[in-house]
Amino acid sequence: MTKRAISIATVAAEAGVGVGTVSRVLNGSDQVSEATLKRVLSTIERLDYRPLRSASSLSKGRTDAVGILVSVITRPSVMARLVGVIDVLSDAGLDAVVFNVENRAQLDRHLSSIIDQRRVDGIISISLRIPKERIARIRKLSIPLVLVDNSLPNLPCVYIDDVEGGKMATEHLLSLGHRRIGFIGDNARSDLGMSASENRYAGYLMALEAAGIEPDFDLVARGPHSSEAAAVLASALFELRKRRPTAIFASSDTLAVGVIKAAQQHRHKIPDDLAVIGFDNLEVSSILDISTVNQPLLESGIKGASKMVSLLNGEIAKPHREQLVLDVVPRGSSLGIQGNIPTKLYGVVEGPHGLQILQGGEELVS
Amino acid sequence: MTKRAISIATVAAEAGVGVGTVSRVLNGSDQVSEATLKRVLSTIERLDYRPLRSASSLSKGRTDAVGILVSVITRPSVMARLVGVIDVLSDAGLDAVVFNVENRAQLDRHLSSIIDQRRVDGIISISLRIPKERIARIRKLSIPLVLVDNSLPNLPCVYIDDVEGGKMATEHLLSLGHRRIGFIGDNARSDLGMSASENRYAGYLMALEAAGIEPDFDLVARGPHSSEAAAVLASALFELRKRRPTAIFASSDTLAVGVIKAAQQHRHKIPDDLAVIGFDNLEVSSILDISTVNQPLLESGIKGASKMVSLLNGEIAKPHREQLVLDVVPRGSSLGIQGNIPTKLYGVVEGPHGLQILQGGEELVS
DNA sequence: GTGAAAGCGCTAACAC
DNA sequence: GTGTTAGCGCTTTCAC
Repeated sequence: MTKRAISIATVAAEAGVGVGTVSRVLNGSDQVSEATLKRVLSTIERLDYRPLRSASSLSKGRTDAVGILVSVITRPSVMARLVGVIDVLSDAGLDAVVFNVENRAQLDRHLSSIIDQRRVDGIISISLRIPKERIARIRKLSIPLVLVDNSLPNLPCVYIDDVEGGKMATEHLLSLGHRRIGFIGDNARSDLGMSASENRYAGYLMALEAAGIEPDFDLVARGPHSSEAAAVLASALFELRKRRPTAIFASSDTLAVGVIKAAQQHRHKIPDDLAVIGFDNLEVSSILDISTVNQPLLESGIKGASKMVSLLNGEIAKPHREQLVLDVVPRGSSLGIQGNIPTKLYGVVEGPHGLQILQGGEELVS
Repeated sequence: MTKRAISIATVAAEAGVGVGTVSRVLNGSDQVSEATLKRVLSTIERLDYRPLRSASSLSKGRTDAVGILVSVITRPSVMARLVGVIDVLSDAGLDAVVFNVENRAQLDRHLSSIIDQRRVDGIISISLRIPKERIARIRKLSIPLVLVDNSLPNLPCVYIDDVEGGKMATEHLLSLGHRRIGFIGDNARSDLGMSASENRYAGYLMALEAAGIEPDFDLVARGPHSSEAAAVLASALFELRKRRPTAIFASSDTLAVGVIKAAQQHRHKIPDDLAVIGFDNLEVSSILDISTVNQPLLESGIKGASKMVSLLNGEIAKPHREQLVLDVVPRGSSLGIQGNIPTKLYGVVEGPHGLQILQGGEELVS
């Protein structure tokens, strides 16, 4: 219809007011009389006018967008954090610009473009270590930076104590009487600073030492972060025969799934022949009845993003640095109590075409 | 240091040229002499200048960002598509602005802000049906729109034939001699237009009919999209005793996991007492040896985003509408052949501190 | 309260 | 080739 898109000027003209007034209305200023407010509002409505983001960004000097750097986004734990972040930002009216980082080159490239083009007002880093020199630069430009699942002095962050978590997991197995405890973890990814697995390994060693057990590096294995790889590694450990571990601490639930699968194929009974504990408390560990260390994944994203929102509002992030609590969730894979499916949460009813569980409560409300 | 941020004018002044020239350099115009190019470039370098996104956006009339509407982002299948989309956009220098949609209200809200504030140049919708009136509006504003895992006439999209997929899965079970085949799927989410599960159900019915089998609605159950819910529903089906299904088609692998868990708890041997097939071919189905229908998830994201890139370049999306192929992946949960862990892909070596699978090939290269 | 006008930092059309 | 200038659409003084 109209060749030229309608702008604030159009609205001002139509409403018979100045552009300043329209702008005030748009930004919810109280410096506008009841009457003009109404008139402008109805004109906006009638013309179906919406302000252009980039114009107001330029003028205001901010983008109302936050950049999110995510390490290997496909990992369920990372995903859960991301969801928390996105939801909070969304509610705050901020755009979530997501960057997937799978290697150091990508990290550098994305950081450059984000920082230098000032396309976002703030940066949230998930499970990623930002290189020192970048941090310095970000600081100099005074761009808010929040770390989720990572911690650095003087920087707002939400994190857990992976060392402690690894210790807790190992102590759980020790408390069950195990002495030959294996560890299966991720390859070190120093390029991305994903140190969770190695930190949990450190906790594993500490727990062993505290129990007076000499660590046996033949029981330690690392590989890519996949169930398949973990299964292969577990199988390799089983080859030790008599010297094989009676329990395995897998540094994540994804790995634990592979370990359990491998045990089944080798006809090792869980947990009698092999006890297993994972880490993260993913949905899969609950359904497969895998003992694990629970960490608040979604919450970490929510808290991290909340800090960002505060910072962008010129406030100070309340708890500047926040450590979330961990707790061991003992299940069948170590205790041997066959965990039942939590039917209590669900009410099965007769639906129009078969049985049905209606959503609500724990689930989405449609 | 400098109170005023450095702008293109600063650079121009410092380099002793006009802003136009600097702009040309920035945008890689060939209308610049070798000498000036060098001078401007070095000035930019020296001043550490980077153009401001929002300013160029306003001027150019585009944002170089793409909005991605994602239905219930946590679902692994959705995630995989999203990763494909983000990676392609990233490579094309486009920002990926992600919106998580969990209900109709959110869908409306996000669509409004995206469309009306023109904060993005294009929209990619993943596993989501955009309401008719919105489509009309998007069309009128001539904002490129690409559908991933969804299809609508006259719109560029990447999709699969879920009905056919459901048929294939059911036929697989029929070919194994099963006659009492159950179906476990998602609750209909007409608000978000997530019709995959219902379409697969339609295929299930078609396959039964083609085999001359009267559908038994007692063998059909629906619930929230979680393993737990599926386990509860499967347990309910087992209560039918003699009339219980000998095979179950779960409309996704996530549900299939729950079904298998429930079967194990009821001491039903897989696949002798109960055969199971899922859908999606997620990693979990491979490790748990679950038969499934493979669909190219990552690829759907890649292809969808590629179409968007084409559209934004003023080209026409090559295959306007693209249907991806499905194929049944028979595994132990229906065939009963104990699938082995694919060790061939991995080489276990002695690492510095225990065994190790080095990454590469199928895995990330660090 | 409200209008007018001066930017925000960049691009692009136009002169030279 | 290169400089100049007029916008892009909004926000924000600053008068009135």
